[in-house]
Amino acid sequence: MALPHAILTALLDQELTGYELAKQFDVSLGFFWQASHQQIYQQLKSLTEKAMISATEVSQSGKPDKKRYAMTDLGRGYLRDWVLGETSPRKPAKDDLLVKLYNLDTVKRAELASAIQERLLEHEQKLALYRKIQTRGYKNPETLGDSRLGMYLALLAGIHQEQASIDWCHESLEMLIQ
Amino acid sequence: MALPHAILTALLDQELTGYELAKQFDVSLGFFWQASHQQIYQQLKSLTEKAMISATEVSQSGKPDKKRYAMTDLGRGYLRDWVLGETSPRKPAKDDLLVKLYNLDTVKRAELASAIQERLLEHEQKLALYRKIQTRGYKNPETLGDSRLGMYLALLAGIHQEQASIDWCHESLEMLIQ
DNA sequence: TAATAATATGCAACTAATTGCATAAATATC
DNA sequence: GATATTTATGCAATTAGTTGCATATTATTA
Repeated sequence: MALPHAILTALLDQELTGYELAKQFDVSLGFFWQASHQQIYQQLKSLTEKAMISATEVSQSGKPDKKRYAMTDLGRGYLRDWVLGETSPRKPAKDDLLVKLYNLDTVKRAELASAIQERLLEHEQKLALYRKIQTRGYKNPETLGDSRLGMYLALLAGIHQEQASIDWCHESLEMLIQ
Repeated sequence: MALPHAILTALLDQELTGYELAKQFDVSLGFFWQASHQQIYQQLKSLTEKAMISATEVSQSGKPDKKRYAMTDLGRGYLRDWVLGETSPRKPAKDDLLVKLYNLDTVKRAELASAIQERLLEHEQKLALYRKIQTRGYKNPETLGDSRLGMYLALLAGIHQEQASIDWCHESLEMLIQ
């Protein structure tokens, strides 16, 4: 399970509140690891108890206090060990749509085709977003420093995956409709 | 959550025992939806209580009885409704390796490169398996009946995904090592 | 000015999934 | 003959993740 590691990773080079983390998880790192705000708050609590991170309460007038989290040395070491340790083989994403395809003989082809059509739009939007980030944020990929190169490679992974999904959608729609 | 639906799907055209189901989930459907045998036994119990499936005990001399599960009409209707209902947008697969890449500046490039190398092997093996299934089982994809066409399209999805992952691995390794 | 969204955190209850163990016979391998 | 693997199922405990709710202020939009 890598949620704690993903949270620690987000805290590597910046202190964040739970709320900010939850937003971070909607972009960037969140493209490859999703978590709801409840999960994040729960993990922050648990990581604090384990002394992997430390919280500084920032009192605000009126509003509830916010807690700013920073990684501790313990957390830094723990994260590093994890990075150097075994990487678990990637499990294929669980996908409703593929399970539904196995039921093709019980429904009309057009019905699954329209589900694929919807998927196609989602993937196209995701790809467009990734491309935008790529052209705006990474002008010279060959000369990136380590930190940004890592992010860039993750972004590239997203681009490849989305493009593959788009290609598959087109091919499938053709076979379903022909 | 589609595990019950995946199980029902596997029972669409054949009766199976929990053990056989668990094995099915290691091939075919299992490429797109993984579940451990404990999860499967638990779901079978729960689906039986909901009358979606029915169990026939097959007593065996010596060995513990096995239970052969078959879909009920209720289950068939339930599955069909699910297939026709909204398909949830695909969440990107949670991937340790991509989170680790964000830590590139804390470890040596070569260390993450070798993790990618391992991944590459896994994807190549998966792709080889899919290709084998494709050439052995689907000689004339254009003329497939509905039931097999659905499976074929799912297989195609797997092929596209694995190929994309392989391409990404090569590209990343080049950028990491150059 | 009223309604909505954004900021900011959290509890409680539930469902899903994993981990570890346990049983027990048949078959295959060394 | 001993050991390992396959067949076959399941409990119990724990961890992970979701859903629904609750609070309370500020900023924005209609």
